[in-house]
Amino acid sequence: MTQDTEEWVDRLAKARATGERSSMIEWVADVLRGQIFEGTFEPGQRLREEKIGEILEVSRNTLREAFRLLGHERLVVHQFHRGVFVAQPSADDVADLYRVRRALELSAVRGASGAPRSGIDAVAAAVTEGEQALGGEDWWGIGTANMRFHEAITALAGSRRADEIMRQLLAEMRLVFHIMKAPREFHAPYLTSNRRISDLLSAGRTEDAEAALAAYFDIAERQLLEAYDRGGPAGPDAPG
Amino acid sequence: MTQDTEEWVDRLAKARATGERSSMIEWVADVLRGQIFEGTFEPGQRLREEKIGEILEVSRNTLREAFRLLGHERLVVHQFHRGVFVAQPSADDVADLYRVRRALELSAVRGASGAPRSGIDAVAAAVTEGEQALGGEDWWGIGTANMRFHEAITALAGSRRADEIMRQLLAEMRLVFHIMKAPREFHAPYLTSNRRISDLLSAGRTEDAEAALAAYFDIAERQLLEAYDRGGPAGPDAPG
DNA sequence: CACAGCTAATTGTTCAACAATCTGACAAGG
DNA sequence: CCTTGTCAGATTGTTGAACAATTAGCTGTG
Repeated sequence: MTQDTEEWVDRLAKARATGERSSMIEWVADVLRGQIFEGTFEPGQRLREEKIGEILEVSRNTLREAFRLLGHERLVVHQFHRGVFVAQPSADDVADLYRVRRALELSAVRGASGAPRSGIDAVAAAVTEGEQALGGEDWWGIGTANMRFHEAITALAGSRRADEIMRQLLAEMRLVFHIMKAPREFHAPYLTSNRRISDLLSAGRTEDAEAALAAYFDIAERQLLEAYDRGGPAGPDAPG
Repeated sequence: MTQDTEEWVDRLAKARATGERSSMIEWVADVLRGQIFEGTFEPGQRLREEKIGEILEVSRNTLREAFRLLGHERLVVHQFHRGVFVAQPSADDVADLYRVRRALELSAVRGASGAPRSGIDAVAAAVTEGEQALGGEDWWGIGTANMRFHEAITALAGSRRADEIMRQLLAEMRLVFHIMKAPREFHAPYLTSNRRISDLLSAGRTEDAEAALAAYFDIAERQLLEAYDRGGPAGPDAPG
């Protein structure tokens, strides 16, 4: 145990009080996913069935089914007879994430000329949202807006499956940011790049937009990997 | 922990991280997945917990966790308080599947110049496997070889995540073939196309290979959708 | 035929129990 | 000092039963 003053107990208890849902399992998965995003659970942290089940007031079976879902989303890693741990993406994982993101997002932009106006508007809206967050120095909001920007980019392809895949990839990206302790300000410098991509899309210059997005990927990935190098390997027995 | 820079340390560490051991749940999921592929369970068929649990001699809890996994792979559809059904991909799903496949596979081919020789060899091996199956009139083998061909194409990108995503997409494609009752001979005409793509890759002509693959996608998708039209909508309450 | 109500069947969730396995501490021996 | 074996405690894996919640099917009535 890292701390005796485990504050996350309170947060989970609070989450328990806030509502019901159709399926307990999905509710539990939603809560845990949210807590992972917030950073309540650190990457690599072990999640004990009994304790968390007790806090959320769900049985171990229900909790385990929720863990399965999160495991399939790569947010937690399940080790036989050892338990589930919050995933800890490695530098290799970062490179892998960017490979898939390049394939999906660049492809979406390439076919953007056939996308409906509403899709391109959604991209622009995400950029505006980020700019407003920047004005209010709302760093958390900037990160969220940036994620929404890339979701909107992907949505240009008009594929439910691509949308869901991207949601998962971006969820993993959040873990990456947590690991390298890069605060959400990391996203701020890319706002101008996002704006430019959005403008190019609105102008129908999809080829230029694609090139700009590709350049963004190169820079962002390199910067992340350098940050990983500086931080060094997180730990010896890092799961995930 | 000091710096033990001997390489076997890494190997052991990697082996440990990769080591997922057999659990009942995954075994059950494997069995059910196999039965769905074989056609033992028809698309749309309901899978009752009690009955299947009895046959496989596992408890309902274990079976339900396995169902969660298959649901996340889109092989079954879970309806609250109604049960799980074998997925029944619609014509829209087929179009969606091809959107993602285009993004991933074409991207992989585009970057094939940087892929290791072994990857291109794997593509050629899959084609050869299909040709041999054709000679033996082994229709099932042709379908399998075709799947392996596209897996090998995707693997050129060198991304674990892309590989896994493609495995899932191809699993869904099997359901599509079951639905339109297209026997595996459906794949046979595309063997020559596969051979050509493979040869172009071996010759390093990645752009031509990409164009050939794109043409294949267009034809295959159109043929599938036409078959769907002929068959008409499968049913009124088709889950999927 | 439509339809409300009742019953049976099925799933959702919890609980308690036991088996299998990991963890950590501690003693024995080199 | 370091390694190794052993043992007890803790945690997960799996089962089976129980009950609640919801759906599906049937029945009688108008």
